[in-house]
Amino acid sequence: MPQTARPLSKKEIRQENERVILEAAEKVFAEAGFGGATMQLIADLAGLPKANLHYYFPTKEALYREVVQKIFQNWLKAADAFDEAPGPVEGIGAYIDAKMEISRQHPAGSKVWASEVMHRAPVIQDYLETTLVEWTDGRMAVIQRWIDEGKMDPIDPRHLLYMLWATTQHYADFGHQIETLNDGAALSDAQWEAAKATIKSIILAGIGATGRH
Amino acid sequence: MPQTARPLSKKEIRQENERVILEAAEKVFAEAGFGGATMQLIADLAGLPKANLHYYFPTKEALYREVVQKIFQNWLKAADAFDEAPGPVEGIGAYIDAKMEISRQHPAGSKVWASEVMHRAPVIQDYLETTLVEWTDGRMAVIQRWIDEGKMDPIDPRHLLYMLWATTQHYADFGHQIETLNDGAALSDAQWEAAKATIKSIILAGIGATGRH
DNA sequence: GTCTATACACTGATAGAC
DNA sequence: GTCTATCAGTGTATAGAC
Repeated sequence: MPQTARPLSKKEIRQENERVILEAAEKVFAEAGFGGATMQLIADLAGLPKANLHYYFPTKEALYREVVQKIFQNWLKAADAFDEAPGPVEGIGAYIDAKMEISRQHPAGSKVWASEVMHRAPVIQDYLETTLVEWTDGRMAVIQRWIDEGKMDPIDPRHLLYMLWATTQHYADFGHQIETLNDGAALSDAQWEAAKATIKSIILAGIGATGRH
Repeated sequence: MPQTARPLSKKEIRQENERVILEAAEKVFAEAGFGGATMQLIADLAGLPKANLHYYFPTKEALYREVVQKIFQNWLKAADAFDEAPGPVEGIGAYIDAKMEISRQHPAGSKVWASEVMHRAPVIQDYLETTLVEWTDGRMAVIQRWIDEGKMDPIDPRHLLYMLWATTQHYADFGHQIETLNDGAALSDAQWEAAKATIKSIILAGIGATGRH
């Protein structure tokens, strides 16, 4: 066996192992919930002995907290499309596409987030009260501006945002139910496109932001 | 202390205790998840010793199964409004009202259902494959009929249904997030009405079922 | 039908050799 | 940095007196 690769430094070993553990933890927390997840399951999926997890993350809760924080960062990035858009058709349309893509690519993360919020956010309540509040206020202001400019009907911006979150995340959080109703098969490319198109069509027409009627 | 009331029969004791236990279990399962819930927590909330729970329900899983089944029955009843309606404005409008009312009155049940589905429905997969499939097919047929009769635009009925579920259940499942974004307070009567009105306005206009434009 | 005491399994976390 | 062995705590479930 040729020894071409340089042996990893301790720092690289740590980074790689932390990555592997976080990836496994996200899946296990998503499938079993915080209470149902065990360090043993995470260790098995990561291919490491259980004790090593405690070497990299002191407690189960610390590991969970890292997982949730990473997911929250991804959430916020999806909103970039929102701000630079000239109007709701482009802005909300791009936001729906971005959130649907996250639901498709990272369903586990979405489930962990949903579970955390459903259990009254014991770990990330501070994020909800600071970052999420600011983010929501900012996006509501953008929507209100579009309304004032006559680019869409006077819809309550807050409930419109909730509708966007609910609809897009549903495809991740309730993915199993959707698969069951699709004869047990995951949605195809075409079906994902149909979902995106239907959502955008209903919402954009529903807020009077398109000339469909 | 006057002994006016007749002592309860054994049958009545059983019925009453089962009711109290199921009510407590729904709350605890909703707040902690199946894995995070303990029989001790349920017993304390029900005001009974832990051992009594095992007398009425043999295992934790059997108790959980009862809880989920009861919730599913409630889900289905909300759809009655759907079938008897002459068109989408009445049918979908009433369905949104009914589902929002469930989210408000029984948020714990909604969370238990969401949690069960997120974890790949280990307990009620058979219900998904039979009852839910039939229910969904029936409702899709109703929507398709409305489309054929020209009462609404040709929207993909399946994704419209998912949108209705997602949007209405969001107010229960993510109620904690919504409260946090409402300065920590539960939604008032007026805010619930605003939510219902916004959702109905967007969706009914979005499917071309109202003359708002 | 009720309740105390307890058996038995499992989990998170740690100690200590390598 | 890795891994085996193990501890202390907790959970479900049951036995048996009342």
